[in-house]
Amino acid sequence: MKHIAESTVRRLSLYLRYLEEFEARGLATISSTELAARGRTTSAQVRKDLSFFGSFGKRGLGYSVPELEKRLRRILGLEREWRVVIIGMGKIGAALAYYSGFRQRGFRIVGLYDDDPAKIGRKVDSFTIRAAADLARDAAKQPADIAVITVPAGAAQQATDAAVRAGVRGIMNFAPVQLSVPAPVALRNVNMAMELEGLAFALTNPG
Amino acid sequence: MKHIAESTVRRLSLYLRYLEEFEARGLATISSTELAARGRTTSAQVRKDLSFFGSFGKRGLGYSVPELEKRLRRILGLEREWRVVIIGMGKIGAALAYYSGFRQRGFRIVGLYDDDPAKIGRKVDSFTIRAAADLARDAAKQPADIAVITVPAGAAQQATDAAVRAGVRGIMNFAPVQLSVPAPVALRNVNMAMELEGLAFALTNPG
DNA sequence: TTATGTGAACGCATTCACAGCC
DNA sequence: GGCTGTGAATGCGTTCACATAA
Repeated sequence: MKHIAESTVRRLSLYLRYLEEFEARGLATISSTELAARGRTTSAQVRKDLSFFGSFGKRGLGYSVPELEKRLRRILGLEREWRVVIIGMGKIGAALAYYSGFRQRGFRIVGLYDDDPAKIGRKVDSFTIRAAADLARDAAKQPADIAVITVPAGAAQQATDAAVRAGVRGIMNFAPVQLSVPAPVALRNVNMAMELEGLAFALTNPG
Repeated sequence: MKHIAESTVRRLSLYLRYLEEFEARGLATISSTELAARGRTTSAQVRKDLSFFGSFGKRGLGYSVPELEKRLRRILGLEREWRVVIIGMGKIGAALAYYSGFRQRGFRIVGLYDDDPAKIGRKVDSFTIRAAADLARDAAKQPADIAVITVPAGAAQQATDAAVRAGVRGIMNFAPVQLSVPAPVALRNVNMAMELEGLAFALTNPG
């Protein structure tokens, strides 16, 4: 398949949310114009985004809400369940473990890890925190697909390496460091301080 | 000033981090090539990013590490302190309240708010949680610059409106909804579930 | 020589505009 | 007539390449 821009993928996620809203409101059909209005974009953008993956609409009519939803789920890979582990049970890791938004989208947390002896064995939302060293052993039965890294910066690469060795194929990194992963592993970074800096820039340089 | 791309601002934040590293290592001078190597980009990109704001280097030599640091801090608006409130003291809000990465960059938390009576009055990291309704009163003395919104989706617009009325000029939104804010207010969204969906897409559609 | 700063070239994402189909 | 799907045009961010300065 042709390369798809990250911005396109983000919008597809949004479209899916809007479709769920429209479905909840009982709408059977939606036009690219209506979908665009909901998401502050343009109808041409919506149609172009979808056109990368096929022709899902009916000319003169629009898109079937449930069908387009199904298509987007398939495109985004949300028809299956994704097994997620969180490594690092500090405040942020624990907060993510409780976050219901993940489960709602088919991301199932299957393990929580930390190397702090004071935390190992404690329970977080029905899970017992285990040592990061146990990751490989736990994965032997059925590996996780995605690891969320919420350890301190200094431990992030090591945690990542352990996750990759355990068979994880995607890394979501909250540590403020640039991780290196082998080529086939997908990596995404979330850096809250940098987001705030972006705001600071916008406020300092208005317009 | 000409409009600066968001991608450029992100890279400037990264450059600043790298410069701090280089300074800690005692380097006095750095070339665009070295800075680029540190951040997986190109020297031309580094020079172009900086050129939007002036000429900070010496031809044949490179950039003075401390001077470029200072310039970047000024550009990003990090020479001043930013007053931040967090609205929503659930797990994620509380985790952010403890997050040291903010303070390190000059973002000072000046208030924590929630509307849950069970939470109001409780302490989080030296702050007493106050009712969101108190926001305007607290701001009367000295308003906050930035509000971090970590309330549930259904309450996010209301919390945002209260923050804007209280004089906040930047909103960092963690709720999975699209907020509307008056034009001069800067808005950034962080949506963890969407980040995971991006990973799911990458794993489903490799290459 | 070495490395910056920048106009020009390039490539990619967005927008336009209309042919095609319902 | 209405709305999709898509080549073509546009705009914008990145890369190139070189004049310029230390």
